[in-house]
Amino acid sequence: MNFQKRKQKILEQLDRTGEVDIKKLAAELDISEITARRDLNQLANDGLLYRTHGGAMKVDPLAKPKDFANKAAQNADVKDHICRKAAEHINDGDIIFMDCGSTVFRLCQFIKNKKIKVITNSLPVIYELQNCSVSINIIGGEFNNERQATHGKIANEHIARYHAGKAFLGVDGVSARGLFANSELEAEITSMYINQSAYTYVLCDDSKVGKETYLKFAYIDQIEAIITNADDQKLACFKDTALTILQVG
Amino acid sequence: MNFQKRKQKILEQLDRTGEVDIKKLAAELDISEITARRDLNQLANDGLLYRTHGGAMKVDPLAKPKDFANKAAQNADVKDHICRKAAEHINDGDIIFMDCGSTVFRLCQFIKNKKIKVITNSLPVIYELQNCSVSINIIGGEFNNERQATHGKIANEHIARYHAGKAFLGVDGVSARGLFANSELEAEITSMYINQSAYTYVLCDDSKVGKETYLKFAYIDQIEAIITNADDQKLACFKDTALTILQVG
DNA sequence: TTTAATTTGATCAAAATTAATCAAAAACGA
DNA sequence: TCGTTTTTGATTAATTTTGATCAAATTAAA
Repeated sequence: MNFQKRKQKILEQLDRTGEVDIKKLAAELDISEITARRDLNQLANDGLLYRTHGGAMKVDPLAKPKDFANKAAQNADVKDHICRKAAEHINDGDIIFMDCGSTVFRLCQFIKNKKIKVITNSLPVIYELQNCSVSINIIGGEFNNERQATHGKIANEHIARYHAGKAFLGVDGVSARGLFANSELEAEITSMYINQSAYTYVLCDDSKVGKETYLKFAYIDQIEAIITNADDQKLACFKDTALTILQVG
Repeated sequence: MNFQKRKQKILEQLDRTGEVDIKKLAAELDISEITARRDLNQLANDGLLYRTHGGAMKVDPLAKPKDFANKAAQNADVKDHICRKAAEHINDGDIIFMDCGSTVFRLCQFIKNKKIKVITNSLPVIYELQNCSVSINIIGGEFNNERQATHGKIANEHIARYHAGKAFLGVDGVSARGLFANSELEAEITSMYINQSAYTYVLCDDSKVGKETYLKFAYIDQIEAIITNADDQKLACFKDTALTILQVG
């Protein structure tokens, strides 16, 4: 039984019972306690569970904050899968951009215990990451109530002052031809994030893959990776690109 | 049973019954009393409950937003009087700066129906003014959790990009010699507000008047008006200045 | 106010859990 | 096949958690 398989079983049990115990886990999976500990530590590091003395617990299932939460709650399962995978790519010490989409918002719950710096224009993200080990940098500018985020010239300039190792972005559509958005404000700020980050992850569910909507604002080779639940068929269009595709169940 | 699990159970019971008792808790959770005490102390330290002799009580849900709310609630009457007066000086079409003090925060409730633009570095102010006729501009920069606001170089630069007709600011002390603050970060951003506004109101209760604390960051003639509940005697020191004094009951 | 009872914090010791180090085993690529 | 890397397990030392004891502080009662 390898790590990936054990990981599956651990998360499964965690989902079922809410907690796991090192001793029992070691017995059930027929591994030593030290290995069980190592597994749990690694999963905790990825934000997939919360480590306790002698075991682990399910990660905080509280996602209540606002009417924003309504939109964020749509398709929550799929979004959580995508974000869980995204969280695996975030390590202590990272500086990351997070945009103001509802998918990216759900990434918060998985990174609360990481020692990272988050730069964002999303008010719900700020709210969610208060009082945890994440240090926050707020993109200033005119606040758009509908999107619960800042946008505009000053916001763009603000982003231009920073550089981050990774950016986690949502889009309204993505195809081999590029990235698409439903609004100019959104497109501009997303472009800025891409420009100012070394590695860009696009988070999107299968409904966005292959969709070419309103406004194209970036070429596909400007980003490095896509994290999605889309199937191989939908993703086939990217086979001639250099894109890293991270597929989740 | 580890701490995390006990924590869950304690908070659960607290939510149900409103209070817990050390002896009962120790018996129910099958732990020693000293451990129960330690648990309660830790949770109290995190602000999740209110410690009593022999047990704990549910924390007031109103106070949960954070200690900021507590501070804002201190002296609320006086602060409200001051802010009501301040609001009289704000008209539709105004563009105003609001800083991140607890006094200025209470100004929000009096300006919700005004058609104005507010530029602020205070997260509580932003929350409070969402979904009303006020349009908001957020000062970006590094977020300081204790002050619930952005500060620092980028925040200062951001303010420098804007001009406003009026600024409403809190201070830690004010005398004929100038304005005083308890922290450099605070002082810097307040200075920027003063520089970038045509007319500056300082809001302060009588305890701040005549107080010269830590750091002087501005001369008294850099501001135009003080709104305070201080009496004539305390305000006498300003009689040789050009200051407009707005006294409230 | 004084006294008695209770609660508390501090200190120490025991138990459990963990991290660190190293060696063995397995997987991998050439 | 061999050498390298990765994974795993055993041992040990360090850390964390817990409980017991006792003096100090707090509360309640007289």
